[in-house]
Amino acid sequence: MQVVQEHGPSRQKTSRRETRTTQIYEAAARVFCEHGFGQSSMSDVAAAVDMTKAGIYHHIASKDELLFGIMSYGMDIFEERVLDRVENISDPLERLRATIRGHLLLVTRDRTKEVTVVLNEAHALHGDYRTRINRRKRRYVRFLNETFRELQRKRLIREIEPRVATFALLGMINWTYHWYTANGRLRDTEVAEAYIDLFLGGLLNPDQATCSENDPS
Amino acid sequence: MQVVQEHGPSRQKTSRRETRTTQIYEAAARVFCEHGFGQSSMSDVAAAVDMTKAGIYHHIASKDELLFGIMSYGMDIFEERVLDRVENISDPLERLRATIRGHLLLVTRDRTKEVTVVLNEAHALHGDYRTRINRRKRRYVRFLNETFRELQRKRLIREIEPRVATFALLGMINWTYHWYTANGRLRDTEVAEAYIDLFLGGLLNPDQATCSENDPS
DNA sequence: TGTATAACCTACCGGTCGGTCGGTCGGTAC
DNA sequence: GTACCGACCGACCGACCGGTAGGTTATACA
Repeated sequence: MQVVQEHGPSRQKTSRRETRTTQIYEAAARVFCEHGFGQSSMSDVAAAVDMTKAGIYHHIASKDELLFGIMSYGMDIFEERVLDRVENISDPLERLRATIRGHLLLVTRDRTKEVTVVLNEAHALHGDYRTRINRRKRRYVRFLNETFRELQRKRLIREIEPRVATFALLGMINWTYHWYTANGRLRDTEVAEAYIDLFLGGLLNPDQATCSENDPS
Repeated sequence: MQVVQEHGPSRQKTSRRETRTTQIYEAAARVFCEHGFGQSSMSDVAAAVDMTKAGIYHHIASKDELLFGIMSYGMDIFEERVLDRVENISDPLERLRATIRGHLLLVTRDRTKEVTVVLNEAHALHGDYRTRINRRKRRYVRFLNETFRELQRKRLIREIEPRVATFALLGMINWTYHWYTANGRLRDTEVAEAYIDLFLGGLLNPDQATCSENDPS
């Protein structure tokens, strides 16, 4: 008979205290992140928490639910550490800068493999689980879209389809987990500021590019 | 005894003619792309080519080699359709624009799932296979780095760590397979031009940023 | 001291996995 | 005709998968 968990991954916010379940999430996130969800067995996960497979099944209901739990946990972290903190910055430009900074630093700080799993294993979720994670992702997309629309109303940014700007930004930031290593030459804070400058100001030299030689027709 | 293949994925360039093996690559790429490498069985792949599992093992040696074959095939396509064509454009700015355009259109055109597999299943490769694919990827990274360095020497772009610019660009482009759908409102050619403008010129309104008396209240 | 319960274990289950074996079938060269 | 070929298949293998049954231990409280 399966133990009923009073704090399953179905609740909205995971409390951040270090329960055995969150230990399993973190270890499993590391395993899934390194080898992929499909290539990782539950025994691998168990070994990573130094338990037996049956032991971890005392805390989780299935492999799928474990993945969903990790992703919910990752979304919790993202929302509480980034989205909730920037959402009500009134100046839209400063809001955007803070978002880029916060989001990027979350991805580069390597403790939060859960966030990486959210990005990398989206196709492994099915049915209701997938729907629920997508809903939370969409909240962030909508927030970015809305910020770009506001910047556009105030004529602070050029004319651009907000959705294109949103996904360009998400791509820049989310992709960093493919290449950034904490022990390299670059500091993640430097990357954050460089991304802010690049995304807002563009690559071209501002001294040189006073008038764009963009010729239509 | 395994059949020795004279045209295994070990050769540098896959010929583009439609052999049974390339049919398997394309079908398997679709399957892996949709469900992930680890979650797809060889029976799934076989069903997608309308053969039996034993049948496809006549053409490939193992599941791992199949993945490597797909990735090599994907890299072949990328190199012959993008990299080889832009590499010797002498004007570095035009070279960059052509690269963004070519790379993005390759990702959005949905026939080439192999390219997506290269992006998404990198962690599933091991040992020598991984090394060889990474070497080919690195050629592209080096090409972009070098282009940015050249643009910097000619003072056409601002001061920025070339590696940061490279990975920001790769992120923007490669991420599109997560969200772009061909039957949506946006044309991929429009996205390409928007990305070029965004990456080169930045998000900020050039009217606003340079001369503020241009305000059309 | 008794006992309820969460937390874990060993041992095992049915099923599926990647992969193989022996063989069939339609060419085609002589 | 017959000898040989690549392409392909049905049936099967051992290993391992996700998951469970049932027992053991540590702790909490009466």
